[in-house]
Amino acid sequence: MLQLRDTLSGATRPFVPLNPDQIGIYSCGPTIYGPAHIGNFRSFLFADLLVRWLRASGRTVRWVVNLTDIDDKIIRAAAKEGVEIRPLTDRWESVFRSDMQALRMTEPDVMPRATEHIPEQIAIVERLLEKGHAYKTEDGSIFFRIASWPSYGTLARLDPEAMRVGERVEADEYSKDDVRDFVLWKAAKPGEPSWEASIGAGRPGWHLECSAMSMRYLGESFDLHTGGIDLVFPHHEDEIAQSEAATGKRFVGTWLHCAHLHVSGDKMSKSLGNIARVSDLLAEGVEPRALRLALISAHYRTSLNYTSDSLPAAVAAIERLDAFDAALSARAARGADAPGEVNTDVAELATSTRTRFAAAMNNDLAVPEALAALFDFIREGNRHLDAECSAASAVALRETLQSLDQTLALLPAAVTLPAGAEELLAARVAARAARDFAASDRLRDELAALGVLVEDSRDGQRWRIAGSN
RNA sequence: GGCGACGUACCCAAGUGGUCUAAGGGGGGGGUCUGCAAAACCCCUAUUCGCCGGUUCGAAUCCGGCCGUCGCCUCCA
Repeated sequence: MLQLRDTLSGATRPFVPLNPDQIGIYSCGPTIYGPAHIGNFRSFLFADLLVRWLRASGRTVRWVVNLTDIDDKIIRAAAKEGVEIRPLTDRWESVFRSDMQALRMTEPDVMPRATEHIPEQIAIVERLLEKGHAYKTEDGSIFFRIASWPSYGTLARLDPEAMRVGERVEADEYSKDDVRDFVLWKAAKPGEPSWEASIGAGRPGWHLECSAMSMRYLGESFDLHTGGIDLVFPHHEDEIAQSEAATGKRFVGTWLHCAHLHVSGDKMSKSLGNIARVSDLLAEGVEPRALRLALISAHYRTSLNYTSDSLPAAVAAIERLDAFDAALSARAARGADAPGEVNTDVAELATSTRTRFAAAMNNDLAVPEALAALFDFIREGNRHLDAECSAASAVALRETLQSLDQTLALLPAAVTLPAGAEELLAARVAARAARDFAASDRLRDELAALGVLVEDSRDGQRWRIAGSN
């Protein structure tokens, strides 16, 4: 039974879906005005792991990740570059999608854009106005009235009465009834995009889009909502207020928040100049699977310290995984004609590993423990290979490895050999049969130059692809 | 000022009352196997969990104090 820690209640409790036939998950996605950094992806990959684990557990999931394509930062970025907003957001959406794919993030079922869901957002504002939870100011902006929503502050554990009044109040917010009220709809201003609407021309405030799009695709009440811990307040607090005030229903069953990633102990920030962007790292030739591993290796609720050692350590771990996978394949292939039986010990190892892995993931997604189960499995599996286990055993081990990998997504992709490698491998087999080691070594070097790592074992010559795939 | 989190080996990182003389990955040292290389396996690398007290038969785990780091209260994954 999956246990999850819910931010709102503060409790770790069994996850019971509203509708067992389809679990709805909404993850606050990126604002697409620039490249995503590894901290962003830490939280997206946390959601990916959640989705993968639920699906591996046999659940049907509908996963929605929004793209924020209208806000102050985007307007500013477009103005600065002298381009229209849409081409700018299109460009960064495609960068985001390619980062996503490289890091093996599951493709969300829906990736809605805020600007394509304006009517849904307007509808929420209309409902809030009707119910007296919202009001219009002199300039035409519309605010949510916090005083009308007594439970405001519950998620973030903030006392609304004690909330410090922000020193910086925007010019267009001077007429708010209460400085703590948040904007739902920003009145149209010259030089800014706006939409004509029954509630007056304007554009949506930031929080509104997530309420509108989550409810549009998942219903007025849905199971899981994820995001970085920094979104707890005000973003998610405001989402709850505006959604529940509009519908009168419980908005989200379980709130999940991912802790921050730090770089060598510091927060990533422009002033420190320590922002590691995913697309930059990939362009530098970083193995995407190693980056994925580095970003998922700590429990999602504790901060993760990313250092200069993180990637090399992850690369080494990935190579260990690859070598094991290649060795299992070689053993399975060598004995394909007469696979024999699965050893009792192997069968037991496979079962206990799956059990241990599942227990870890069910324990509020305890990925570090799940990875410990994986690497213990690799060591035990290698021992069986060293002890010349049957081909059937190798197949069983490989199936277990692949079943864990439905969730982890770290195994090498099915690979194709570079041009000419097939012939070189065959020539090397022949050279070794003739005990011509000089030729064998030369061919190994040639293959290495092509990116094909060759190793000799009792199962004969085996190979794997170096670097990224 | 208010609220909260964290401090575990050289690095990353689990564990939150006994199975801990503390998982797992990386790194380092030694060994086995091997034509060589690589991979793999074995052994070693924290009797100790920021510091000081307390509770308990028993604490890394609970309580108090102190030191340090970080987060939120304002845009942020």
